[in-house]
Amino acid sequence: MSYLDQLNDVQRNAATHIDGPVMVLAGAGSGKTRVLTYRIAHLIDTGADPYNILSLTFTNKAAREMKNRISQLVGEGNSKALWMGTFHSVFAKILRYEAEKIGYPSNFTIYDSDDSKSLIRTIIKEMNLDDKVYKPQLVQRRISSAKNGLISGTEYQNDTIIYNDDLQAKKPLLGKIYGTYEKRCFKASAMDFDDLLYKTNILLKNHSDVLLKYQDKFKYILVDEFQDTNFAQSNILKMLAARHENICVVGDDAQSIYAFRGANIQNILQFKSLYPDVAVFKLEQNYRSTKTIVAAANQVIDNNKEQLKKDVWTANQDGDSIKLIKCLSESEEGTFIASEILDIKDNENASEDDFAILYRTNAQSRALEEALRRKNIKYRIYGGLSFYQRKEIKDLLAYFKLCSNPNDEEAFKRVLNYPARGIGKTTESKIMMAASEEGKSPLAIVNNVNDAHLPINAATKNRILEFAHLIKSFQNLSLEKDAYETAQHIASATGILKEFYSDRTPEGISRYENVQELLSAIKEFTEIELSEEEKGSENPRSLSVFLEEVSLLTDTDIKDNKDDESPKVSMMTIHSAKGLEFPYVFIAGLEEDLFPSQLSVNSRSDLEEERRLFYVALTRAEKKATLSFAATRFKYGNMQYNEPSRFISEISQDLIESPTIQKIEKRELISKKNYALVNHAVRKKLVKPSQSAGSAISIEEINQLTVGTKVNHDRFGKGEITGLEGEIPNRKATVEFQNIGKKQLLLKFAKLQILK
DNA sequence: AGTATCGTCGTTTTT
DNA sequence: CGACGATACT
Repeated sequence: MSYLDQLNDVQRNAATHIDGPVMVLAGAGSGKTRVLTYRIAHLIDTGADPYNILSLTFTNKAAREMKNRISQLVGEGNSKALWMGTFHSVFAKILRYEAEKIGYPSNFTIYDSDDSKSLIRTIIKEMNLDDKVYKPQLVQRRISSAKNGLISGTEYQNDTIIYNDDLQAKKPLLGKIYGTYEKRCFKASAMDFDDLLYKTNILLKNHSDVLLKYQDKFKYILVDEFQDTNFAQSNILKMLAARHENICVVGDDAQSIYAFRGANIQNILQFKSLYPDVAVFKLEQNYRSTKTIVAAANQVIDNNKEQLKKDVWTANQDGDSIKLIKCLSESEEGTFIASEILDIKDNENASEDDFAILYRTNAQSRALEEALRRKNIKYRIYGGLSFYQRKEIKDLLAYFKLCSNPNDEEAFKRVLNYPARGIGKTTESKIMMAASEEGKSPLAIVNNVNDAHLPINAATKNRILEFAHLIKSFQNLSLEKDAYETAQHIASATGILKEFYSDRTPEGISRYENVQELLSAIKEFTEIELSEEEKGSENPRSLSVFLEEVSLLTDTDIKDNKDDESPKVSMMTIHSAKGLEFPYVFIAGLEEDLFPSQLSVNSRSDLEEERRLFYVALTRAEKKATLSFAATRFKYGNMQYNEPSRFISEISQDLIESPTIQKIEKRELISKKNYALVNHAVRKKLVKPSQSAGSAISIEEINQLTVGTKVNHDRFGKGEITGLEGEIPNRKATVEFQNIGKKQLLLKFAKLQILK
């Protein structure tokens, strides 16, 4: 078969070893997606029914791309029958189908993390707890990790170890909050993201008939990015695969960067003990990067203790050295990166699309953006606020959700007084109180506001009735009409469209555009051809069905703005760069306390995760990686002085090229103030000397220098000081070098060593 | 009920 | 610094 010839030996063996458990350890850029897609194609070619194949990814984008590639190999008819999607979307689909088994309606809504945080906030308030002690975000994290660890609210409350932990943290009521949160979600017929995995576990564990059904259905299971699975996910896999044990997991422990979110690296490290007869394949040939980049990445990751040893190598060219740029400030870092981009673009005939600037935190993007704007370089920022998290979108979606699930409490609260219709906070809390007392949904209270004996005046009651009628009319419409008609009607009948249309401020215009974009996405949805399955159902293009599809989409799933397809530099956090590759990659902000993050330096495992993150960043680069750090940076409005990241010194010097001193002295934007700041930075280094090789000499050492002192310089070699002038921090030395003659050096930058 | 000002907080985030 | 939520006004 021709397509198998496109694989190397290991890849082919991994793709064609069909029976029994398989683990593919795939180094960065080693073609793991290729193996997965060809494996699926091969399965189908050798007689497997696509309907029996389950392939799980972590992003919708990855699933879509893989599906496309497979349909090119085996035809669209075959690829359509595959179950291919994210963990969350596949199990949401199963949960909708089996919902009643666990007491949920099949039209349950999915709470995103804002929704669930808001519910947690309400609960904390209702319990009269101090939200300084019970910070909603912390509570949310706690609940999330409990669910990921498959611990229910009741189990949490009955577990003495957990309780003592919480007691010691002076938060004994966390379990109570979790329990209440669980009940409230259930009452609202809502599941949060974690529930999609948690409830699937419950479903499969408590209903052996259901488990058997899916075990038989999914004869072949494939999992991408296995290193990022958490306990809830690996447990589902374990249950589903128990019957046929045809499970193939692909991953790279060196690229596990989501442990902070519950991903458990042990899943991949201990896969072998779970399936003793597993066939392990190591993909070690990198097809993406130069030898230099591969070598540097290997050196870095070698510092991690906890890893499965791999020997990643490449047949590619040596390529350029890794460039290291030392900057005075974040703005200078931006400027330098911008001019470097222009340089490379001219010299190597590259387009903006070939560049990526990666950083540890989103906050770093601002200074970089400004620099690119100043030099008129087009860029695109990934991440930040996602489309579906925007207020205007969430507001409109809340109307949709309320139509499809009248129990949805968060959606109700969102739309009750939006757009403003004179139903304020006080009235809202009266309604919510009544709902919880009578055990009804808030919408049910509103529908019968005349019967409920609420202390609400007549005028407000009328406004509430009007609201109730409005929602009722939307609900009726959504049953008959398709999603687009319903949505269009809701957007205009509520006045939301008009409100944004008449707002001519830039924000208003952008909101209007966003709403239009949502509407056109809905239009697109209604125009998708019906599948066989859907032809039987009542209103297959209803708003409810749209919601089911959309609630698990994220920003990267939305197509780019079609109006502007000009090439752009990509800017994003390293986390969101996983799985991507670019010819030229800049990694900015390589400073201690930023990368590695300050919160990681006290634990070895956290630090190792940061290192893996750096490994991911480096291995995104095909041709050239450029690292930079800034000696000073604004943090929370204060100037901070930084030492270079320890990760820089983990790359051997012969792979790194630092800019020449002359180039540094020619730099733009160096003010006297900046010099003073660097002086501080140098002083700080004195207290805690940096291990990084090739750093400038300390002030103490500068003071020791006299005419006649013998020195060594990284690039210029050995020499003798013949003159000294200027005061610290701008003290300069004239050095007579043996090979190249006289040079003037600014001592705070010069990488001099004093020779005895 | 809607707005102005104050205070607090601050990693990463495929879903 | 700057986003967002809570509180205090009008």
